[in-house]
Amino acid sequence: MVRTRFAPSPTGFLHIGGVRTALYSYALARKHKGAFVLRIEDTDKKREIEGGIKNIVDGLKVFGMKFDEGPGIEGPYKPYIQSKRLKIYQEKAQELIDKGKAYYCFCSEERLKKLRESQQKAKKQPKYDGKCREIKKAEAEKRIKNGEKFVIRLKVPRGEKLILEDVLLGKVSWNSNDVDDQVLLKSDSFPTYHLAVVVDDVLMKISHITRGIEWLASVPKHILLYKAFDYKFPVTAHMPVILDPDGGKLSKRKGAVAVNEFLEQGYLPEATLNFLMLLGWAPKDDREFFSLSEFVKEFSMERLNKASPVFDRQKLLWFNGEYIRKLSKKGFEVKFLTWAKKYLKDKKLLKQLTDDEELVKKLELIQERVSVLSEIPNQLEFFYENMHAPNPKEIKGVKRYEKEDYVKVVSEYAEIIRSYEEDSSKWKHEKWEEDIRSLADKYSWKHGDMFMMIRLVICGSPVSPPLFESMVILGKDEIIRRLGEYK
RNA sequence: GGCGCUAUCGUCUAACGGUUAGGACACCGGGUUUUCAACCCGGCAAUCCGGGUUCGAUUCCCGGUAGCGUCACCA
Repeated sequence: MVRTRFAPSPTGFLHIGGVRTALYSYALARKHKGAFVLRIEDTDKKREIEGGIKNIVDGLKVFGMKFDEGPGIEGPYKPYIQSKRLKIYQEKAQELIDKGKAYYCFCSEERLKKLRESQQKAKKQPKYDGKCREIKKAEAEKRIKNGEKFVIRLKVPRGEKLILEDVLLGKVSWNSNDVDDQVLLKSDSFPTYHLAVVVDDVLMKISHITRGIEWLASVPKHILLYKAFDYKFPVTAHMPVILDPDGGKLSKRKGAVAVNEFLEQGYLPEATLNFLMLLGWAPKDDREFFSLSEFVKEFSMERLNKASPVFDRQKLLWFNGEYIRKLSKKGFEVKFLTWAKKYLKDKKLLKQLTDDEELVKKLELIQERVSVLSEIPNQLEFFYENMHAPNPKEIKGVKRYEKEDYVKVVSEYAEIIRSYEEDSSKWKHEKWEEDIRSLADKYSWKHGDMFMMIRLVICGSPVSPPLFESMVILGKDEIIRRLGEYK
């Protein structure tokens, strides 16, 4: 039975890199009809933030990754929140003491700090010096009874070779002499990550682990713990970290890193997920588009890449545009409205959008012109407001004509439109186009410039959806009003 | 600094000893066009360096270099 897990800390918003890690774990479990469990690693209460668990649960949900066991979906190995499992860790720590695999340590944090500093000064690896390693158990217990503060440390054997067979990295080995006597149980009797993660993975029968390579260095400690608990070490794949375009870890300064930020910017979860799939994994062929369920079918750990990928926002943007273009008209409207209700700050525009029965028609005009949903309000705004037309003198092409011509030409075009009845044979694109071209000829304008001039007045921008389609939606009265208001 | 991981176009990647080193994004050029997009066609562009092994190395081995990770009573 394949059992995988995603085990984040509730210390902030769900990180985009976390989504990728979760994705691979999820896919592995689904592919083998196993279980995907969500476990919350909150043994450091200082770093926890309010709503942290909700952020994680909601984040997974947005991407459609359902977990089989976890907070809210209790399974056979509950609870799935580490802070509710403290007793278990304490018992396991005791078990390690009894087996001689761990020992009590009474060194003060102050002493450890000094030790570390002197080691660093001497250019040696900072490492616990083993002062309490040989204290007899009976004596230690006596000191504890007397109220002395203590921690429990892993008793790392000397001169042992520790080997990991990672599916991704292959054989990785360490000499145990380089491994520190890691604290397992803190003086406040909370477990450290290392104890908690191994105890839980053992108890929850986790068979496969995909996680960030930043954990690779702690693997030797975990190997020792698995041995001590006499449990088979799981299959692991240590994933490279996602890099920022100019090196280093993906960082906040360069743009969004949290999933809520991507959502706010109008990225579709499916597109984001698709982009993430290909960041460190490639299918057998050149295929690029995968839904989550298609990905599950194709996924295999062996095809994961070992090198650190760079997070290319351009490509994410492209993916998102592709996904938007693939949406049905109705689907596009639903996505947009859902987004707008949650994130659009301009409440007046929001009301106009939600009340608009013709919204689908307008959206249709811009569907292939946007890459993220947040671009939409700007592009639709002119339908609801007569935007101030930019100065033609600043627009390429039309700038070559005289100021008086601008007004004259616009008012003449207004007269033409005024003479037509809506729904008449003249109320159509072909006719309008003909009109504009002959108007251009009359004033010796380039045709394109005349289209641009009218566009500026009607749409308030040199960049807009198709002019005539927009005019049809605006209607005769509004067109005339806008042309008339131009001076 | 110790330990460890990695290394193909600018970026994501394919190739599992024999290819004109393939695809995608970006970029550049052309077409379409009333703007911007979208779309179509074309182009630029890579095996980090040095040694081996081999008839033959992007591919296997060693060394160098560079990048990254990690060295907490944080995860």
